[in-house]
Parts: sequence; structure tokens; C-alpha cells
Amino acid sequence: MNHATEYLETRQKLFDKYFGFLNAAQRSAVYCTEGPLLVLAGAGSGKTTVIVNRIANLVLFGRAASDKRVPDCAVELLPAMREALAHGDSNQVREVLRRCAVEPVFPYKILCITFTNKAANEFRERLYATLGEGARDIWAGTFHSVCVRLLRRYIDRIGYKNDFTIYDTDDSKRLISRILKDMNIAESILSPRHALALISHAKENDRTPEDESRDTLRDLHRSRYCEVYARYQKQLRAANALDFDDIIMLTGRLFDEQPEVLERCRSMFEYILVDEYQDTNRSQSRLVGLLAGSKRNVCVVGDDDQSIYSFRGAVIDNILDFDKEYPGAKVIRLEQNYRSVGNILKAANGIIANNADRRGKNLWTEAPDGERVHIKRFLSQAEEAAFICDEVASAVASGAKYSDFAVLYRVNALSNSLETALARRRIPYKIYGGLRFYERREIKDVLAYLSVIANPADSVRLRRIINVPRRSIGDTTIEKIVSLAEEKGATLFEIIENASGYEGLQRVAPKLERFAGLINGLRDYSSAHTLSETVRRTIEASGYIEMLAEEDDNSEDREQNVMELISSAQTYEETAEDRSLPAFLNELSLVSDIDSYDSADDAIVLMTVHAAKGLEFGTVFVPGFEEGLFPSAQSFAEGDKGLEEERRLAYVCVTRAKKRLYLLHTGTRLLYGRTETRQVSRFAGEMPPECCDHSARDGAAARTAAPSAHVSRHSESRQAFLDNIRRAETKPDSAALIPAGRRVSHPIFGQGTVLSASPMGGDVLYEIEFDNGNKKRLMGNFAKLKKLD
DNA sequence: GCTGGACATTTTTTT
DNA sequence: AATGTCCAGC
Repeated sequence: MNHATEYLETRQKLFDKYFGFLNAAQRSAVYCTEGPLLVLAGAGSGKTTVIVNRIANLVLFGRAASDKRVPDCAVELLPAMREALAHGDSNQVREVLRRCAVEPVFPYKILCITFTNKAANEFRERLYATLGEGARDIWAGTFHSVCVRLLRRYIDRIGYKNDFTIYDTDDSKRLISRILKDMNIAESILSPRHALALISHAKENDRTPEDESRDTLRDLHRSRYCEVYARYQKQLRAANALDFDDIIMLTGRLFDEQPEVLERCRSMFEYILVDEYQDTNRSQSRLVGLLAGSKRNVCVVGDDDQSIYSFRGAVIDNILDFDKEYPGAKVIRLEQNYRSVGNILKAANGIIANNADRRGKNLWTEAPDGERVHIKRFLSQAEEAAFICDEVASAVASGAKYSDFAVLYRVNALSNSLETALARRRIPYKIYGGLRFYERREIKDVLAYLSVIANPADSVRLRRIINVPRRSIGDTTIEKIVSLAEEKGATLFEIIENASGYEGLQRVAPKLERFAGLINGLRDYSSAHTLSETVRRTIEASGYIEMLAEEDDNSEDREQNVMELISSAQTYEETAEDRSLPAFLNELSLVSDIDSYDSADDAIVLMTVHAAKGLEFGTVFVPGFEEGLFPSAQSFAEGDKGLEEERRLAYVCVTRAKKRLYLLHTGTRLLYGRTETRQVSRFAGEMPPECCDHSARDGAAARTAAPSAHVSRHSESRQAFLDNIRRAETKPDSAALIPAGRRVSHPIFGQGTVLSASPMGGDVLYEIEFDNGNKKRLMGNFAKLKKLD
């Protein structure tokens, strides 16, 4: 064997040794450094590990794992390589491989885009463990955070100011509502919600108001919407604000219009990784393409079966057509699951196999089958909640940790009944989602003050707080200010500052000027004090905290939340590089709830299935596994597409569980003030029967029928509760499953034995062998079957 | 300009 | 059921 061949082979073996903790597919993803790469990573297949090690490989060894050239120094390196291969530990192998490195990549040349900030931090932490200090320089963040960083530097080139503020959905909605009102468009014609959705979708496809009106001039409805969009965009600009979609869209525009900026970014990011690619929208995938340029060093990781955000513009085609977009792309499938037990995986595969629009993938595991998936029926949600509490309590009594359990539901509204049940049983729980901290009114108000202090041009935030607490500045005054501002081409704040100089404002001028004085005073204060001091001062000087104290309900909670904002400013001060107010606001505008999820807290976790993406738990409970809820009734209207997304959601949900999974459904459920009869989700019938364990808790009613004192506080709801149970008892639910082997009787066919029972779309398909030898397939709801003993 | 009561609205959610 | 939003009347 010549030296060249031996060098290449030994080097390969060293790589395999160094990355020996990965499986073959994972390793090939790590080794593939050049050109477009699509990693189809099934749930629990070690996706994060692959991304982290792929980056580590780039930084440590460059292209060595795939390079076919033999360096001049090969002969000198060989002895050390042989030695390391035979006897070396991981560190030695690493050192030798470093000497074989081919153009190792500077960390700051790597861009790693994730779905949430939390994921970005996770990557950073894990990279830090392998790479040390160098890991800091990697560009890891969400599309939004990365784009904001770029825009802060370059957006002035396309006519915005670099110190722009970011509007969240709530701010955008306020702005839209006002525009609709100005245009005299009734809510019934175009709701703010709908308008916002239309605008958002337009932006997700990089369409400007002009683009939108060009194609849709004929339709009166649409042309009014175009006008709304145009005004909205104009006003954002006047307020020096960007909404979330602008952040992406304008980065694209920046690249289109400023080739030298694009060129600079292209050379800045030599390697691009995008996680959760199935949840990107058009505008985002276009950005990736622009940045990749002709080098095309793009690695996208994702799972088409876990695409659950199409309702907000994610296009599953991005991942389905990746190799068309990037011809010659290498595709690697990660199908070995390291998370779940066999039965859970089979159930998940069974569900997702019913989708047509997918690349196809089959997860497998070396783990044993484990427990079967428990599908349980209850009479009421109170019982369902009691069951969850019982299971958790008894598991914890025998040594389990609360944090091993999660309750995942389709809609936030389901958390209520669980919350009370858990609280009553003193089971520690944490709820994610619902009303987020930064979306609370009091927090948004204080942040609005801070925003106006930082950027007085921010008219949406200004209007939010100008009369909170009450300063006797009403709508009429504000309208006057707005029209004056338009007339003079000034901002609202400029008019307010000089109110006594305008005729129509004489009467309220002192109030307005006092307000302007407050804001200006706080700005001066902030330039001489720390961030948290500024926050505290703002809360006090504005009279906001006093106002809260005088409110009747929740005033204590709200005060506490506001105080917590001060401590979050403090934390920020201790950790951040840029401790300015604008930087703090910028940071806050891009954080979410799930970012604060910490699996170390010992509490059971309650969240929506969407929020649970990427997480895993020993035991998962899914209450409300019912038709109309999961899949949601709304999804039916969208046809197959809607249903397929619900199915992917179910798939995500099932694959969160490691060892044990409970899919729970009830006969009646109280939701949005209505009590409805419900049937088990059709997805229950899509799982292979042999890996499921169906049961209906008949007779369990007695246990919960006598509600505790806590419930009977509301005599009405207690009455309804009891009524429901009575109703359910007098009309035994025909959908309650009759297990195989049971004897049944049918009015026409006589007696027989159940051969199989498979739930189907809210009903059960029975295969029955009757005593006369006939085999029949009957639907449970139609065939009037009676159970025999 | 403020207040209280009628009224609707209620998927999923990051940024 | 619960909550926020809107509008009429003070």
C-alpha cells in the first residue's frame, strides 16, 4: 500500500473513531462539508448532535473528512496517525486530526439559523463544550435575530434608519385598527386580524403593496386591502418601525438593491446551516439562497413530517423541493430514533403514513416495544384531569420526578380544567404559552414607555401610553395631534412637545407638555443611569405603579410582573454587552416564552403541541384527543391540506414521549362555554391496533361524581357537571369500544364474537364472527350491538 | 373624557 | 366561561 492511500484510509478511520458515538448516517452528514446538503432528520434521531458536530468538524478539521487530496506532509504524519488509531484516546485522535485539517473554518464564517432563541442558545452551549471560546464567534440565531443584526448595520442604505424599533403583532394590530377606522372600513368588511394576516402573507412572499395591487386591481375588496397595506407600511416607516415580517423581507430587499452588501455577507458566511427547515417561509428560503450564492454551502436540517406552521406561512415545499432548488444536493436520512420505545414509534409511523405529501421516511429503533400506547376514554374532562393527577401522583410516590411528565394539548383552552385539578392536588406544574409574560398588558405598557423614551417617533407606542395612567388626554386631542403632525410633516411627539404653539391645542397644551416633559426627563435620566434604574424610574415617575395599585382585579399580580421587569433589566445588565435601553428593547422584542423552558425545574409541564416541538418527556398525556379538537374542527374546512397538517401535529405529539403515552378523550367536553358530545380522534384508528391499548373507564364516574368543595363553589357549573354525568349514564355511549373476544348480540344477525375492533373517524369498525358462521364488518354507531356477558 | 354594560370572540405561534 | 373590545350615555 502506498503512503497516499494509507494516509487517506487512516485519516478516514481516525475520523470514524473520533466521531464513533455517531451512527453511519449521522457521520456522513457531519463529513459532508461542501455543497448543498439536506438532512432529513426524523423525530429523536439526534439532529442537534449532528448539527453541533458538523460545525465542530468544520471548525476543527475543515474539509479533511471529505477531501481526497494528499498533503505533502502525509508521510511525516503517518506514524502519529497509526499510533493514535491504535491506542489514542479521543484527545489524541483530535490532535492528530487537527494536523491533518484542510482549511479549517473560522467560527465567525459559520451561520447557524434556528427556529427559536432557545435552540440557538442550546447550540451555542453545546458548541462551547466542544470548541471552547471559539464557539462564541459563530453566528447562531433565529432568522429574525440574524437579520436584525444585519439591518442595524445596513438598513440606512434602503432608506430606513438604523435605530429602528420592532413592532410585535399587538402593535401591528393597533396600527391596522386605526388605519381601518381612518378609512371607514367596517370590521365586518375587513377585520384587523384578517388584514394583518393578508399583509403578513404578502410579506412572507416578499410582496410590496405595489406588487399586491398590480395583480388585484379589479376586485374592490382587494384594492381596499391594498390601500390598507400601503398605509400600514407608510406609517411603520414614519414611526421608524419594522414588523416581524419586515425584518426578513427588508433584509431580502437590502440584498437585492445593494449588491455590495450582499457580497460582503456572502463572504462573511461561508457555511450556512438552517435548522427546522420545514418551518421556513418563502422569504426566508430565498434569503438562504441569496446568502449561499454560488458556493452553495448550505446545509438544511428538518423533517417534512414535522411541519406544523403552515398557518403562518411556512412552506413544506421548501424542504420537499430542496434538491430541485439546489441541483446535485446530497440527501441524508436520519431514521434511527433514540428517543421512544417501539410501540410509540409504530403508532407515530402508523399515523403519518396516511399523509400523501411527504418525502417518506420510516423511523426505527433498537429499543424494545415497551408499553403500548394507552388510549383512554372518560365521561368528563374532570375525570380526565383526575386521571392525569392520579397517574402523576402515584408515579412520583414511587420515585418518579414531576419533570418527567408533560401534558400536551391542541388548544390552550384545555389547560384550565387541568390547572385547577393540579393545583387542588398540590402537584407542581408549569404552563407555557397562553398569555406570555411580554404580552401582558402591564408589561407592554411599561415597554411602551421605554420605547417612546428610546424612540419618540414611535407613534403606536406613544398612543398606547399617552393617557395611561389617565392624563385627561382623549381621542379628540390625539386626532388633532395626528392631523397636525401630518400637516407639518412632524412626528406626534414633536407636536406634543410644542403644543402651546398650535392653536387647536391651547386648552390641553399644559397636559401635553407635561407628558412630553416626563418623557424627556426620563430620557435624560436614562443617559446618566443604568438600565434597571431607568426602568424603575419610569415605572414610578409615570405614575404607572400607582395606577396599578388602585385597580381592582389582579393588581397585585400586575405590580409583581412590572417589578419583575426591573429584575429582568438587571439580569440583562449583568450579561449583555450592549447595556443601552435600545439594545434591551431589541432583545425583548425577539424573545418568547418557550425560550425560558428549563427541564431542570421539577414540575410537570403543560403546553400546546406546537410549543412542545423539539422537546421530549418520559411520559406524555394528551387530553382532548378528540374529533373536532384534534384534528381541530377548523382544519376540516381546509380539506386534505388542513388534515395533513393536523396529522403531522399528531405525529409531533406522539413522538415527544419516550416511554409512556396516554391519549385521552372524553364523552362530553365543555369548551368555549358549550358542552359537546365528543368522539375519539380519527388518528387513534390510524395507529396499528397491536401497539395500542384501548380502554373506557366505565364506572369510574362514581369516583369523581361527588365533586370536592372547591368545585361546588359554583353551584351552576356543579349542576351542569352532574347533569352531564347523568346524561352520559342514561345514554351509554355507543362508541365505547368493545374489545376483541367479547360476545355480542345483534338484532338481525344474532349472537357472535368480536374478532377485531378498530376505531375509525369517531366510530369503531368491528369485525364479528356470528354463531351461524357468517363474518361481518359493522360500524359500531349503526349496528345496534349489545354486549353479552 | 370617562364609565359601565353590551358585544363578540375563542386554533395552533415565532419572531 | 372568560375575556377583551366597542359604543352609548353621562
